[in-house]
Amino acid sequence: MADAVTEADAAERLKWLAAEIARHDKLYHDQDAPEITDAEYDALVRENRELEARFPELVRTDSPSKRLGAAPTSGLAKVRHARPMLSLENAFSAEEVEEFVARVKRFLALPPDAFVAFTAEPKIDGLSCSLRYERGQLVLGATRGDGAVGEDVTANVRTISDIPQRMDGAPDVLEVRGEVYMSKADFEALNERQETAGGKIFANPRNAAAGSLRQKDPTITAARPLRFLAHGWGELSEPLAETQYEAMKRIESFRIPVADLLVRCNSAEEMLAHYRAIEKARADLPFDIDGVVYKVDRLDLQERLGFVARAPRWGLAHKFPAEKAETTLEAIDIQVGRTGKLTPVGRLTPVGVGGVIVANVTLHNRDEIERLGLRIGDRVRIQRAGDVIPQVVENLTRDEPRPPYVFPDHCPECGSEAVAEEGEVDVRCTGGLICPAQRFERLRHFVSRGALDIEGLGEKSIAEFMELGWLNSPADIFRLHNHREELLGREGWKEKSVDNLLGAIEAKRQPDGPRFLFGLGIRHVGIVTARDLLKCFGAIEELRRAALSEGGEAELSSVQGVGPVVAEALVDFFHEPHNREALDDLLSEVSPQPFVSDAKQTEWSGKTIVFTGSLETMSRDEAKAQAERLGARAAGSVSGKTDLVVAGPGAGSKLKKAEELGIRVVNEAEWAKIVAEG
DNA sequence: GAGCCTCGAGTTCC
DNA sequence: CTCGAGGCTC
Repeated sequence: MADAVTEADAAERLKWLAAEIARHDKLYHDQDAPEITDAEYDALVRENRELEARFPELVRTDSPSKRLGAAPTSGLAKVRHARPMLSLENAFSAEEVEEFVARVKRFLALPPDAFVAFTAEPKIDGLSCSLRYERGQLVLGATRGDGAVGEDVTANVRTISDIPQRMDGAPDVLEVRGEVYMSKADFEALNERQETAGGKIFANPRNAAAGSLRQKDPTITAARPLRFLAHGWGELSEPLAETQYEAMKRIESFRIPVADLLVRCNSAEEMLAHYRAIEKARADLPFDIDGVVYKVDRLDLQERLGFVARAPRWGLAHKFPAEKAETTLEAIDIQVGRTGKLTPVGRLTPVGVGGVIVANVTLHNRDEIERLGLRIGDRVRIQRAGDVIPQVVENLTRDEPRPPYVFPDHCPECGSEAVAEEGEVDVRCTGGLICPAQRFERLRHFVSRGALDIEGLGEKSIAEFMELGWLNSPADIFRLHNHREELLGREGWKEKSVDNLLGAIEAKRQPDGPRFLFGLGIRHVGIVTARDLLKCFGAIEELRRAALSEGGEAELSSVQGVGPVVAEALVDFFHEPHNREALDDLLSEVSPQPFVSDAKQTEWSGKTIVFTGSLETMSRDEAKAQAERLGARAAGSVSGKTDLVVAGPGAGSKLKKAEELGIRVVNEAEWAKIVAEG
């Protein structure tokens, strides 16, 4: 490439990277004392990979990429997306589409008859992929993963002929996002080839595409007929256009395929008409699609609309009705979760639905079984909700006189009484930690990915160690090294796997505070609430002090998102003697990190803003979203805690109160200026 | 008190 | 992904 980096520079840098990455590997794995964050480490690995991609002749024999690729358990390398890869909200009916259009207009403070254009295009059933081009060169291909972190499939996407290695006239940084898929015809042909070769037969084109893209060996991917279709973009060094439609045409001009059926619509009616047209064409399309995607066309409006949680307000996926199938309910089993909840699971005569064979289906709870009038032996109609989780839609044999299914009133695992609390649907085992299933599930939760994330301590190992009496409470995990010799004598545990496991455990002696709190498994405290609690209290000890103090519930309830129910659950947890002992025991083994906020602090972080009177250029929701983007919070009423009041025409009592309290008051124009500066 | 929205908990198949 | 429940707003 014709830029400043010479080959000599690159060779020098690669040498340094190899040594540096090796040093950090050692610090992390052997000495458990990383000097840099995971993100910084990832950046080194990525720089190494990008340099190697540009100077393939300089790849070193001791290259970190070779070692990383060769690591037996690691699979594909992880990459953090520069911009998160979000999903879209789903709709299943014309009403929901109309509501979406109305909601967009409401948010933008436009009248219902206002003119807002949308794009509409088929939603390909493949797997999302992000392609990063820097100065026209393809430097990274990544799968969606969980939206924030995906897998590096650069070497594999380079083998896809739809994807250019280089392009002219593109922005310096361009991340194209789209779907990697396999056409129906190519899928059939591939399966025929696989069959004659005695290889794996794929259930559907989607799985075939996923299996082909996530290969460690790119030569296998190269032999698979993968295709690509762009539907959007991630990071950009400059805007592509002023509208979605033109931006997609621009991407097409870089020789990246874009859907033929991408159109601009001027109303909900036109969107629905296009949906019906695509639905009609569906069977004749060369690839599988599962719906139609709508996006607000004007990009300035997209920006104003922003995001809710994990989906943009400006987009919608209008899904085709789920495929359904009929089968027989052979049995109902009861599973016991970590909270003691008894969940009935239906065992089915295996049946194909939407390209996979379904044999199990969750029945949720006692009420659901009653609502459907389910009995063992019934014929049922099932579907895969959102094309993923199977569910029973209908019972086809309601009239036969067989005895109804009786939901157990005792825990099938420990025999304790199982009851539903007043006003609750769920039936729970009252055995607590007496119940082996609950003990097991709580340990599983403690080490799970969202909590401590101890790799290699899976379901099977936990069960094995519990059986041996080595593992009863979370603290015991950190004492497993005392059983090292005995473990080495057991089947399936060789030196290497034992060291990997004990190493993974040792690496979590200083766990992230919120993950640790989440891992304790307190009712109603998930990862978000755990983070909010520690943001307020800093350390677990402080939280415990608050929960045990006089009027603790009130102090806890002051935390955002914590009300009486969550506060009571916390107070109960810390009052229960067994929990206190288990926590002290655990804290003697590990030191959770105090909370550090990852959000950058700004002038408005944590401030409270009240909007009053009418707003003319935006809706209240938009104003609220703007406040949140600044790191502030929009509240409904003025109090001593209010930091700013934005008053429009017609403001009354709130404005008066703000003036009495001496709170800063601005008008809408001044607010817009604050937002622009932030 | 109703009607959002967010969060927690449970789950399937590959 | 879905469901119910909890919290917050109007």
